Amino acid sequence: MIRYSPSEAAQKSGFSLDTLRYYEKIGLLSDIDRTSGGKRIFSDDDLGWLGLLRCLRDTGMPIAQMCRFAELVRSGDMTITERVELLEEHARGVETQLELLLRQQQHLHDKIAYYQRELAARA
Amino acid sequence: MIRYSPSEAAQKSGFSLDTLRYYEKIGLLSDIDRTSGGKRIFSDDDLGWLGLLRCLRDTGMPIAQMCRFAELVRSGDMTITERVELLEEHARGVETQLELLLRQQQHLHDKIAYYQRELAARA
DNA sequence: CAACAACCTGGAGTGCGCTCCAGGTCAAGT
DNA sequence: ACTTGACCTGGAGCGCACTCCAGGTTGTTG
Repeated sequence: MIRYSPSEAAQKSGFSLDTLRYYEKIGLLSDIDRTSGGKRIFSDDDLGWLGLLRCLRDTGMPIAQMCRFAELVRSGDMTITERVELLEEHARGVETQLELLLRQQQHLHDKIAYYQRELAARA
Repeated sequence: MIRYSPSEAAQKSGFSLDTLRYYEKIGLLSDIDRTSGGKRIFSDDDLGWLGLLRCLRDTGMPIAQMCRFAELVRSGDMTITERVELLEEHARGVETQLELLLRQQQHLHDKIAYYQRELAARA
């Protein structure tokens, strides 16, 4: 069982030390081990969970909804159906987001092409 | 030349009335026509510009950078090369963003599939 | 065992992008 | 003329997700 220091966990998860502490404070991270002196020690499981949090944040889930999800996970196996519902709902949002982003990417490329035609006409 | 009221412009651009006023205040919108009584009147050109602003916002460009871009547009045709550079730089960011989003979408689907296998195993 | 970096806590502060408000003006309908 | 709703201005306030800080503790290294 590999153990990671806070800064290793930060580096591997992409969250800052302050963000990790903040996530613990608001309940996104629970049962993080401590040394006798009170310093946090992260396990592989913790890193996996951080990876999921990273995924949810990167896909635009608000912190409040992540807290609801974390709460479900803490509440045990009886909540798996609810977790799936929450994640599927979120996945639909991600799909919409992706469609918008692709559409606007096209818009952006069109605008660039338009400017480049302007430049070509001028040369 | 069709003219639009502020609320029509808001509705067609997807920005709120307050946001339109805010954008004018910070220089993202300039030379918006007014009635003698001081009310704004938006033209088709304005709507087109708002569409571009919408595109840049939706793809995550910060307001400050949009202001720089708007400034270039105001400064005339000599700045087209710079505009292209700015937009291409942004387009690279969008590409990166898209790759991340797709990767995390996969992660999300994997997690959902994992939970669904859990549920199936339980049934 | 001394020094030093990494870590701890609670709480205040920050940056962004709006959003809301008070108090007034304008213009179309009756 | 009067009501009503859309609009105006300047400026304050808000929600989010961190980020920073002061002041103190820990634990590894030479």
